[in-house]
Amino acid sequence: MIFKIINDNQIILEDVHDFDLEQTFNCGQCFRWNKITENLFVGVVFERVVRISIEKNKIIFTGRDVAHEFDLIWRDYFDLNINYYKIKKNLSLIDPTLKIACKYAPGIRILKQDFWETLCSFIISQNNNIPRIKCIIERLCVNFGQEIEPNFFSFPSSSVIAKLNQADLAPIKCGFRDSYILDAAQKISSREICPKKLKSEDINTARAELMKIKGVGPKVAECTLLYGLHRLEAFPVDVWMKRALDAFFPGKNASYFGPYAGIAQQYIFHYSRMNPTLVK
DNA sequence: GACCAGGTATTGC
DNA sequence: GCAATACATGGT
Repeated sequence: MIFKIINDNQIILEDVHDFDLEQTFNCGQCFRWNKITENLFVGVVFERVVRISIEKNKIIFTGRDVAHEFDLIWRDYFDLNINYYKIKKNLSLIDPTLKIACKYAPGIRILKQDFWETLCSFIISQNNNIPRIKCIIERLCVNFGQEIEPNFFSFPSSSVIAKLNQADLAPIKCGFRDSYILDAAQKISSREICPKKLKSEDINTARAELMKIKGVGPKVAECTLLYGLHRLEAFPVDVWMKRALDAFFPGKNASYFGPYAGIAQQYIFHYSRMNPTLVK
């Protein structure tokens, strides 16, 4: 990967392998990236607005201080320090269908997202569909986040949400999930649950810790571990993964997919969701 | 109107 | 323990 600084607010990446923006943003792991035109995505991440455009083999980042913050934030956020080529090669040896799933969207990378935002977003995701999840999260940000650029709002902190009640949350129309969001915000802002601890703890302990939050079951806990704490062994199983396991990997579970089960899950989840007739 | 959506808490056996 | 059911909301 080559990275060229144009000015404080713009950089260009060239020769990046195993990385596709569309696949990474649309594989169901994040909710605050939007496709503006065929070659342009805009996202709000860590209280920053970032625009990413694609020209041939170049990826152009535009946003306040991206040049200085590339090593500090973006390299990590997009997981560019890990060799996905090697990981996919190893995953492909495990199972032929997994190999097909890897080839279907070879540019997926697991984003290292903010812990609280991930937890809250996946609480909202339960018994819900992706377009509506995005709408609810957007309303949450517009109502309670900071306007960091005209019409772009940051994700509100857990301490801001912890001070609200159910009536305050009514405008975001999240339904029965309101009390879950409040309980999560309270437990995170009070440090009763600490992301640093969850990151280093044994994964079973970390999962149990997360499930103390009302509205956090096995699936939301697993998504939080994978996308919010980068625990790559975490293996979320939702309806799509259930279908995929039944259809392609009968009798198998997370351990079959090894230490990078979470990454395997992402290729399988996306492949199944994009090819529903194969698993339904 | 019934059914579904990246599930979970509650209830009934 | 384990299977059924309710849960807000909005789209087919």
